[in-house]
Amino acid sequence: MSQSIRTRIQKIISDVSGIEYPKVVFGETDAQGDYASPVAFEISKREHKAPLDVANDLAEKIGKTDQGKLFSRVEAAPPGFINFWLSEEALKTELATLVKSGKTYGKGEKQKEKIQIEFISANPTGPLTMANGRGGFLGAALANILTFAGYKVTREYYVNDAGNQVKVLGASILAELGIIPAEERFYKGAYIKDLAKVTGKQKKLFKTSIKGELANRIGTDAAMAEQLEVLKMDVGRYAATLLLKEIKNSLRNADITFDVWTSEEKDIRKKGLVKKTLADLQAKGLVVERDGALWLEKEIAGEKERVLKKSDGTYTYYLVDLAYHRKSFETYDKVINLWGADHHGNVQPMKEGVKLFGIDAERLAIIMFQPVRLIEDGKEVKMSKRAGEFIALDELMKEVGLDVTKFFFLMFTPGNRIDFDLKLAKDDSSKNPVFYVQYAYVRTKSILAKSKEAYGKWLRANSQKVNLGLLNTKEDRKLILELAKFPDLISDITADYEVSRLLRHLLSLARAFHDFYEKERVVGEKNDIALARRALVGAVAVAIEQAFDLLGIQKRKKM
RNA sequence: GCCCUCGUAGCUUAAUGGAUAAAGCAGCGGGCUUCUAUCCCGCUGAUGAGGGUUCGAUUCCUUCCGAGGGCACCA
Repeated sequence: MSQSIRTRIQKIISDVSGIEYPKVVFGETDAQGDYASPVAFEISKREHKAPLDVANDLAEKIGKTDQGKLFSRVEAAPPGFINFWLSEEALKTELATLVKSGKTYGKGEKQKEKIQIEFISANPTGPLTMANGRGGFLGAALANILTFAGYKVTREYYVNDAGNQVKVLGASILAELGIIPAEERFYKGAYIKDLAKVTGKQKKLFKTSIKGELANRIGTDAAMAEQLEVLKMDVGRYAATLLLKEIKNSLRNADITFDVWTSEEKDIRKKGLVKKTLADLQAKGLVVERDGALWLEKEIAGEKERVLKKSDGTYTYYLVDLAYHRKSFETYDKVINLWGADHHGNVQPMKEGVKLFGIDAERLAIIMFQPVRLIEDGKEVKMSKRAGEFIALDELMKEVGLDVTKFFFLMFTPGNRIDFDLKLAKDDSSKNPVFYVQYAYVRTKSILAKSKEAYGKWLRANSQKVNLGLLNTKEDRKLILELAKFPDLISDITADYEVSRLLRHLLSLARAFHDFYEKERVVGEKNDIALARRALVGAVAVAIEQAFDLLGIQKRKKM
């Protein structure tokens, strides 16, 4: 496996400067070279020299060391950058590697590290929301990219199918059936009505002695009230299985897959992991009893004490989740969680929590993402699962299509809230960036087909004559440079989990290709040039396919 | 009140402390006898406000203003 161009440049700088990990970036304008490094600033600070002098010195040394092999020019530029221009030979060699590697270009070597990515994990108390979709697309793409980078990745969905919210779900349905009075905290919306219809017919759920008169006797008969609690739970569990089925169906529509489904009820609670976690904390002397509840004595997040076991004897979400995370770290070296921004308050406590068990908090990466707002007629459409006014992910995908939804959601960095204008997404679909990239792909395919017709025979007889060195126009060069960034991009995403980098890369690759398409031709050129260009176009097609595969976006054959 | 995230061009967004802040959309002006003009080229235009640290700040610190979210024996 050959090293990426950026890695090679870093190595060269490192050799002559002694800086271990010199920063190297892509040049943004022609004047900045193909690659550039600000490493001279770092050295000048340490050695109290002028940055430009240091840069000049380094540029000269690098030029001498390299002997024109990798670079055609290495120059210092004020205020102290070193700019690198790749030689034609280096570009040609890289393109040859690229063509030869095909889909393995940029693929990382097998790593020992096992990574768990836990995402979506929406409670089975309603359909998947747009926010779930954002986390879902992000998790799925990140899993693909990390796998491509060489890691052993497990995609996990943690199903909170126990605890209070399932009971609330059950109660919501009972209220809908008119058995108990409705409450503010209950789930509402069309899907609750649907569930009530189905659940009402499940006679076995109502086997307990509760009869029609129940509603009148609540609160007067303790035994009856207790049975009602059981009934809420039973109904809730039943509804949760139905909703989980629906969620799985939405995931199929969204083309998101999981390797492992962990059930809070079966895999965590029933296995005694919660009890054990509590006992272990008690053994460490970290638990204190107060007001009939058990509290974590150690200060978490610097301010608030956390309840572990409530005075009614049930466990808190925090304790259960801690038990779950502890289990994950038994198997995985690294755990990545994708959480909606509304859970940010749990980040510190969870990191502190795993530390209590001697787990390095660095092994737990929590990616927060801001919510998705739906805009219609310039106004926000309020979304709340409880109130039942929300656009489910399924509806959105149906309205604007999977690829557009996915591309749009992944294009933004997670820290930014997405305002999704439904009208714009539908009306101006041709302006959508995903079409821009798909169009570039369609054009590559078209060229490949047309040129096969025109040159197929000659190519079969003269394949060894394809001379990539003939590709030396500005557009050829720009396109090869774009393609060559891909391995570095993968390693950047592996480091910071910024999937949106790949989308932006796709857009600039598509741009470079459209430009190339406008200025250069394949069919109609002389045989040797046509075939060299055809190889380049083929490489672009493979690069787009690869990125689309990683993102789970369809490859369209026609526009 | 406390905590978190965010504030960049008319709009939507980029920029591990580095160069003249980068794109798309919208607007204006050009470009198809030729591999799909759903494309290409050019122009216009921005860091919420004030301090501070730094050779250098969109980035770090601080005050203020604004948006969203979180602050339960909910999950």
